[in-house]
Amino acid sequence: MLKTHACGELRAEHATQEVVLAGWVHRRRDQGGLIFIDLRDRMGITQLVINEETHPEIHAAAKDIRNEWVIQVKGRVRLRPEGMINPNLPTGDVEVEVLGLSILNRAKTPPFYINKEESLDESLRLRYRYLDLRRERMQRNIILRHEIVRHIRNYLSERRFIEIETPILFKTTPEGARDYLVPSRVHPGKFYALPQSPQQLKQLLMVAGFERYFQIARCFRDEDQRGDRQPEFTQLDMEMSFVEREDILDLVEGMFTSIVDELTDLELVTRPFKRLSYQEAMELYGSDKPDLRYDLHAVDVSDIAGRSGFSIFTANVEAGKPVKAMRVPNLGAESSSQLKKIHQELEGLAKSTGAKGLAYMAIPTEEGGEVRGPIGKFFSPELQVELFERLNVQPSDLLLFVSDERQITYEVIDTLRRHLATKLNLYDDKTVAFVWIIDFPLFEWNADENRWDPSHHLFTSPYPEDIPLLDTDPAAARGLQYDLACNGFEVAGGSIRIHQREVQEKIFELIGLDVEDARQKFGHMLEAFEYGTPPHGGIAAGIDRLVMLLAGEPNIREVIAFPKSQQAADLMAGAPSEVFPEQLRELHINIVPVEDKN
RNA sequence: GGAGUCGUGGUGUAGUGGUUAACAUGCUACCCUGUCAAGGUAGAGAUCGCGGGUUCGAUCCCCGUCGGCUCCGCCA
Repeated sequence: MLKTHACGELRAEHATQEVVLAGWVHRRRDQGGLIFIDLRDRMGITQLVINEETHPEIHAAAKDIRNEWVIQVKGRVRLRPEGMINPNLPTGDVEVEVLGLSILNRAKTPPFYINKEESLDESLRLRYRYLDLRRERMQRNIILRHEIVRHIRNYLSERRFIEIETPILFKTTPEGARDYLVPSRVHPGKFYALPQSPQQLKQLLMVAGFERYFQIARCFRDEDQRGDRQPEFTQLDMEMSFVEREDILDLVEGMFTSIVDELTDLELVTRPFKRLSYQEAMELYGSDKPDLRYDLHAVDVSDIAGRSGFSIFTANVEAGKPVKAMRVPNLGAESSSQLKKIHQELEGLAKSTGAKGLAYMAIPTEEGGEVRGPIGKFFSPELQVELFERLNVQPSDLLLFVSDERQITYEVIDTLRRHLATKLNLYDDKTVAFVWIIDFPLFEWNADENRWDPSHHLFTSPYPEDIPLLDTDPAAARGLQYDLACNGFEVAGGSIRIHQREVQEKIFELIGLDVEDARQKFGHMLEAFEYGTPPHGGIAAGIDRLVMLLAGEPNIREVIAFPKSQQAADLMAGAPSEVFPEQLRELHINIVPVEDKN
């Protein structure tokens, strides 16, 4: 090794020891006869001191050193003089008196600061990702990611899980996201597909008798980017045999709880994790991945509003549309002009989400005060009492009312919650809130295709007691499906799978797959299931999203070493790129020019 | 596929239909023996993303284009 110690591990107890350090020059402070260098490696920073009087040759060489040069020093650790201790540095009690210096490599001046946190143009960061990754924030994130993954591997290995790799070159599936395709040289005109997830393979591993499988699996989806979506991402993929839903929820809950407790300084606000049915989540929060770090929620007041004199509400209730109210603490105390502005802002938001309007009432600060807002007068005193009791109204509350098609109502509630939480600073950044969403409907009606679509995937088992509903009322059938949401993001999802052939065939029928189609697309699965399939179920968790949330980052790119830009490009390497005609010929591919827009 | 937004010395920002294009930092040189976001002095560094248009004149206004980002669609 070119060093005996890491920068960052030296402490007072190392004083008088002779050490060899190597790393990057983080910063240089030239005082003339005395040069200080902050030497950085992955573990931290140590101050080097070079004295012209005692070591003139070293001092002369150090004059030329610049930021980000790679150097190695031999030196003696010593306590800093009285009053020179730097309390901001873990190594601040000591410094290294340099007795020998060797320049391992020079460096060009970097295109941006390594030693300073500053907002940066994203394309610059991506272009010079290897430099971006040198920055402390990125090092911290990538190391945290490693620790989380290692923790997961240990946790599951201790519980008799086996890590098994599955192919990256696999078969296209018509369902789900767009596939990334890989042309076959050996089979002209045929393509592999990169897996969107190892879903089928992990179920086959259960058929194979491994009973407990996991994988840190790379997955690929050729869809457009978002802040929490990359074209390739990593899932913790798991599957277990002879389990029930509870077993999987318990396992994952234990794992994630220990990750938060042992690897972060964050506080879990839902311990144990909260559980909501899909229905409850939608009614309360308008979302199947609600952020429960804060308590804002909607209450159905359709019955009360339907008896008011406000014609929009009464007409909507008549038409079967809900009226939902949300109680926002303190905003009701604002001045009338301020209130008007707030309402305008929130109504604008509601309208952009598809609502026609947003009604409000401001609850007085004092007992016996006047309720403000244009719709108050449509509620009789008795009706107001009933309404306020339902909402558990407190002085100075602002009540917001949404009424529209059910789906729009949900979306507006979700939008308002997210907006108000940020605006009013309703949550603590140092907290995480996990919530299980369970009891999803097994199907969603696809009006375009006039058939049922599986809301999770087509191997999801119905509730055993809901199986009869498949014949009578498919919409009411609940799936043994579960999602895990964290701080408003979906971080995991899975289900207990169907292991009975009759049930599987029933599902195929409902989603409009005849036996022939099913054979064509899933023949290998169906065939496998005929050879003794254990009851099984599993879950897949988004590692990138989880790390993003635990690192307190706003974007998934911050926890991926080499992410792609919004247009799915690697700005550093320049991928995707053109290829040589010879390569295309081998793959039996012709490029069709993009049609001119004009 | 669509909407929005950003693009000005290396970096981060300011700015205006006519300017010597400003500030901070970085960079270069020199001074400096207790600094730690060191300090001081001097200096270099910008076809204002690219193309076209309007105009006597465009970094600024308009159109297009490229790139980044955010969002909608999409993401079983």
